[in-house]
Amino acid sequence: MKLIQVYKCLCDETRLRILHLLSHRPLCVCHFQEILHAPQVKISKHLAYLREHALVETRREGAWIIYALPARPAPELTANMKCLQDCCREKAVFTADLRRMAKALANCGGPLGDDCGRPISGLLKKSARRSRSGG
Amino acid sequence: MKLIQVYKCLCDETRLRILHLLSHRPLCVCHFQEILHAPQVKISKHLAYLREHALVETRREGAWIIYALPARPAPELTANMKCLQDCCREKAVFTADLRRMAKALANCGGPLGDDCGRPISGLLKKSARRSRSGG
DNA sequence: TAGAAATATTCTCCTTTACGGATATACCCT
DNA sequence: AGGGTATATCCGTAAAGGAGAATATTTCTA
Repeated sequence: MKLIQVYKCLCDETRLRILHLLSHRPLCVCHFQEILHAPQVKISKHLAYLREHALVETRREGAWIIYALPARPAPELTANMKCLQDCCREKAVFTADLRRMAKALANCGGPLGDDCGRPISGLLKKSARRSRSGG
Repeated sequence: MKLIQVYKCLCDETRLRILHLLSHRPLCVCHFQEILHAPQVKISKHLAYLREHALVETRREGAWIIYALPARPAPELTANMKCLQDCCREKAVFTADLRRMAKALANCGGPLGDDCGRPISGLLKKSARRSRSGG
């Protein structure tokens, strides 16, 4: 993997926030829309960019597409994600994202409940998922 | 300091190589030209970019302008420079740069002899500096 | 003061990138 | 099959970034 392509991916704020979130757990597109308050096309295109450059992997789960960091990440990526986590710890933008992530997962009936081994408390049925579009 | 601006500086190969060199010691423009085999305007503009974003500092020494990492770098910069060094250790491009750096300093009569506390062996008089343009 | 060397800036051209609207595709449910 | 939801892609536009030629600026030296 080229080091440059890692940095190219990190040098946009939206992608930086996406990767920071993914360094904590896999998420699907609708979560990013909600957490980052950004339109679908914007999120989708940045995720495509990250996937083209091999910084994220996808897996389909019914109608949802789940984005995650690579299962076997290159050393450059591992090092930089570690560095990113360290740098983000005190930055308001990123800590707020984490808070919104927890909230989004709690309100969501999507397929991520047991995705990374820890069940989401307050997981709702799919039929109740529409509450998201109202908040 | 904004984390984004660090990554924006790191996402160009020329700047990446410049910063990697500077993580080892201060250098002046003519050294970058020689080490990176790049025209003066290219080096100068990338250095200006880095300075605008506070990733490097300059100091004039006669006709030379010496570039160095900030004396008191932001934590984001420190972390990323450390990460960069780790990532570069095995990459041929960067190790070759270090070799050319040692050679360039040995051939150079510029002001960097005692700049970072370790004298350059083979330091020549200024009057002999022109030998650089021949090799 | 003239000239040479080191470095910076201006100008122009070209590529990449970010954005959002509209639309297409894939999947689920009935 | 048809409708709804999640996601991706196509389009045009605007801005940023990178390259290099020419030129300007600063400094040293004679």
